[in-house]
Amino acid sequence: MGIFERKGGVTASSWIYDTLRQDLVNGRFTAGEKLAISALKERYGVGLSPLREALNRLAAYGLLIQENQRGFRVPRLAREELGDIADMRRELEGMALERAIQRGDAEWESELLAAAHRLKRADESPEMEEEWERLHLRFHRTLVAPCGSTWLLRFIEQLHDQFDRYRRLAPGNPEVRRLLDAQHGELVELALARNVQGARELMDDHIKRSYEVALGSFAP
Amino acid sequence: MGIFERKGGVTASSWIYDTLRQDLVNGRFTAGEKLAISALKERYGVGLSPLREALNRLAAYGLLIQENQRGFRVPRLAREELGDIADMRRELEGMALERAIQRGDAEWESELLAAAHRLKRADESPEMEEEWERLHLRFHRTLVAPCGSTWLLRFIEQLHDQFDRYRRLAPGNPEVRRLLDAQHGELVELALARNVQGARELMDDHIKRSYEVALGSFAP
DNA sequence: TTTGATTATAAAATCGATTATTCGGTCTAG
DNA sequence: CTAGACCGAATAATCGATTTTATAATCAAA
Repeated sequence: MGIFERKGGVTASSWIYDTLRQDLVNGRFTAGEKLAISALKERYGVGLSPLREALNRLAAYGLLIQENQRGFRVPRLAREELGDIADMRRELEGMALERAIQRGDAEWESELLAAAHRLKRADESPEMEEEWERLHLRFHRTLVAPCGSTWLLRFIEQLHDQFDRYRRLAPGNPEVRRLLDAQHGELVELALARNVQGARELMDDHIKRSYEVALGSFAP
Repeated sequence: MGIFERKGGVTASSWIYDTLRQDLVNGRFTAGEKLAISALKERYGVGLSPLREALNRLAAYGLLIQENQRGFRVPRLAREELGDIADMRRELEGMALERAIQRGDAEWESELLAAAHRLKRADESPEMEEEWERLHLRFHRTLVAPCGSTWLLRFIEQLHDQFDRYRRLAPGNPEVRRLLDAQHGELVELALARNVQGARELMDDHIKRSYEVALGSFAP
């Protein structure tokens, strides 16, 4: 097994980090909630040290608020912040998409088509929410992957997590959903046609509409 | 006492985090080095738990590399990455500066003038490197502060730390230094004149030249 | 010599227990 | 009443020791 297993195994710390990250993004904690560390310890069956290390990482990543001497809290949701996140997504993903279109090679085109196809298939089977989310994230990641900037990709990833925290709380809207799904296909077409201008505009619109959906997380 | 002290006191964890962050940015560790945790424990006189929590945070922040089961290492320096960081700084700080100029109020103008003045004074006394660095960071922070996006500010802060890790290793160049110092003053003028276009261009140039200085960290 | 297995050593990760701090209620002086 | 002092329970932070895993050093076989 020489070549494989080059990435270290999962530690308790990395496992609980990944798990908590997902649970936070998927809204399994209520916004503003104060995390009872010993309760988490029970709930996930991990020790204090790996748990605290994970919480520290999540705070540095922006999915938790850390207050010295008084533990960790789930950040509140705020319209203003959602707007900020969506704005930043438009700016950064637009930038990344432009660069990706200019630099993406044939292999990228193939992967993009594949990712879009997998997503489309998942669109059609409304069960398997979880799987759809995975493929959706992967599609958007593939789209900007060859932009050439690791920092840009890192920021985009972070913003996606923040954005999804809102979006996943919002009620679904089948009509808008269909439109957004269609846009995925159009994005691929524009990318393959190397139409920078068109792709950027569409991406901008795509995020704007997603933002309006995500606003639904502030239901009265 | 009531109103003040609203932020929790410093914990061992937060102290060692701040300290390590500075030491990393200031190049007190050699790039690529593997951190011996127990050695750090001795060197800084802290316990394992707070130390590990700080290391986890720094890894999430991007100032350390964490590899499961084999600890933490200081990221290597790479020309390509410095280029990426500088590019991102140009993009994001340009964006932030534009917004700041559009949204900054009279109070901002005052603080900007003050920050620039303090920095200029520090320029003139070449001793006190540390103080200059502090004021320099603060000036750039003030410049973009009212941009209206917390995420943008957050990313910029992160990029500054990354950038400075390179710059502080590079040999100083008094001539370029004087030019860069002069640009600080010009940036203030353009900002106060609400000259978005001019300010963005100057900021772009400012970062480009700083980048060339920072390239000196790759001495033969 | 190499290669691969084997063990000894060092280091990372984790646990269980201890210490320090906050939080909420209660009391007292003004 | 109300602001502040005080106390006890709850919880965050930290320590010291243990367990697990990687690293290196050693040796045997090809």
